[in-house]
Amino acid sequence: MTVAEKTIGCVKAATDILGDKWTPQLLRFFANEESLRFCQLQDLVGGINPRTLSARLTHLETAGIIEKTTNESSTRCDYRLTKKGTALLPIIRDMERWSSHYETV
Amino acid sequence: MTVAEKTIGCVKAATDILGDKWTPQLLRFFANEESLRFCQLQDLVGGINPRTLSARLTHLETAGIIEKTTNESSTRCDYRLTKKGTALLPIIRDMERWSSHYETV
DNA sequence: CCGAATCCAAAGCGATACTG
DNA sequence: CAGTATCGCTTTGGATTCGG
Repeated sequence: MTVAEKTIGCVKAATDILGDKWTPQLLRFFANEESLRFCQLQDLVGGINPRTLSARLTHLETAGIIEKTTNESSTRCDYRLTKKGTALLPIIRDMERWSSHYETV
Repeated sequence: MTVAEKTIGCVKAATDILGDKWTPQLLRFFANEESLRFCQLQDLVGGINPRTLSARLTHLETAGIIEKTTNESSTRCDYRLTKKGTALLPIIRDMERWSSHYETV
């Protein structure tokens, strides 16, 4: 495996997450709220359908970016960022900075 | 437009670029070589078909991330990063760092 | 050498309805 | 509340061929 190929694989791990539609937005909401539930995310994002939201959360949980806490005494469950997920926030902010600086929106 | 929606749009501008397959790799090669031709990129990436490579280059050029220089005296043309494109490299490197730190590859 | 044109398979995503 | 099931459209990207 060449250095270039190894580099490629590393980029891919991040873009696999950040390249998905809705995912950067979802992570931003966790930055503010710390703990969120399914329907809260649904309301915050506005327009995402449950099928897609479920897929995103599963993906993020599998990747170790968020963790799910099911409350025994109710049907509620909370999602919150892991350390790995929190470490992703500065990158998202840099992407925003880059966009707002160069993009003429 | 809410603050959240504006934020979303800003992230989108960056993920529209970095979320595309092959694109982060392509940009990394420009970081090393400064100026590259179509067939060079084809060889470096290895496995990308001309249709897709062409689409990526067009997208990047339209977004102002690379610029194309057609040499009059031949059929060759060079692609190189703009300042906007160069400003994207640190973000890609951060993504690599994040991946290699948290990912158990 | 640098692509554009065509064709096709696979994946992504939304709308809606339904379940524990 | 927290999802899953089904369906079908739209987009993406690969294979291949051809032209300037």
